[in-house]
Amino acid sequence: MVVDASLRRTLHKRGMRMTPQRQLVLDAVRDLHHATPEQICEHVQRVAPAVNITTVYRTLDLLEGLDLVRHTHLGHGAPSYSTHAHEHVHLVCHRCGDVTEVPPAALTNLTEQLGARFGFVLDCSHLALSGRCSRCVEHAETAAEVNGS
Amino acid sequence: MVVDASLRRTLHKRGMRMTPQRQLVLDAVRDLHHATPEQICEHVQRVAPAVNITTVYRTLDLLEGLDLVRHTHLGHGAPSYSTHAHEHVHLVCHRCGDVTEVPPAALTNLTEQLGARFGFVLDCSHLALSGRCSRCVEHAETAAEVNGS
DNA sequence: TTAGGTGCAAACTTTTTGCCTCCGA
DNA sequence: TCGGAGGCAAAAAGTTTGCACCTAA
Repeated sequence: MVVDASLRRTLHKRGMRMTPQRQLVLDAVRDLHHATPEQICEHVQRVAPAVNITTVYRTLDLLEGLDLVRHTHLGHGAPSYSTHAHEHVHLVCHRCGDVTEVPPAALTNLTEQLGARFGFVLDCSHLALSGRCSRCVEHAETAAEVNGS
Repeated sequence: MVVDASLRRTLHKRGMRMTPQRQLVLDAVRDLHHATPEQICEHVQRVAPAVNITTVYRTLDLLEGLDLVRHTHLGHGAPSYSTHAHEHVHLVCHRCGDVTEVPPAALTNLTEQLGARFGFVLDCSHLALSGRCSRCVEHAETAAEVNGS
């Protein structure tokens, strides 16, 4: 997807090789928007059935090292990979596991503070915030008294 | 730790039984501050060597359902369990996996916004924010041009 | 007494490693 | 050509399940 030559250059710059698998995995991450390694593998295998899940893991590691993709742990299970292009914040409910996507605009304040005070560059493009969704808040009252005592 | 009777009451209220294992696991989570199931198990086994890792998993699930503990995925590996009492925000570096703890004060703005606009109750007591730590920011420049093109 | 809870072993899922072959530069 | 990369199989890490026995209520 447009960037083929760029991936090749980036790899060569570090003495690494361009391979069809690496392009396919990168394309899959771009196409799928936060997908698990297994989903990425399935997607790649539609075009190249011989590609192994091991290669997908190794390539995702590599691409993450090159800062071309990243991963976030949304719910319990497998991590979720995406590119910088896919911008939003995830609100993950502790209790029911529900994930809501919201625009990253609300974070500009926080980003500035963390940068100024800790030198930490917050990744607003793919952030997971944990808490409790509106539905589950209503169920929380019963247990609250235990913590309060 | 003080709350023994409270745990028993909470369990009985739901037709569940109080057991030494449940108290030990809850105490371990309180003592250890964000520990993995395996670490919790080891801690419990110092006092009660026969307690099985299976029981730890089952009990953590149970206690989370009772809203007495919670878990967060910090880095790659195992989840990290803690209680509400342990208040801080984790800054997790995407690149090197480093985790910095900062006070949750910076989040008051964000908490209000998310509550007002989405009904989402952000859990400030044990939040993981992903991004890049100050050291790794310096290494990022080399790859940046690829994304920019 | 008796149903819920535990321990143990085995299965399962997800990820990593070793090793040999293959192929990109 | 030749060392990095991929495929395959096995191992490791993390978690869940089945079942018989035990114990809190």
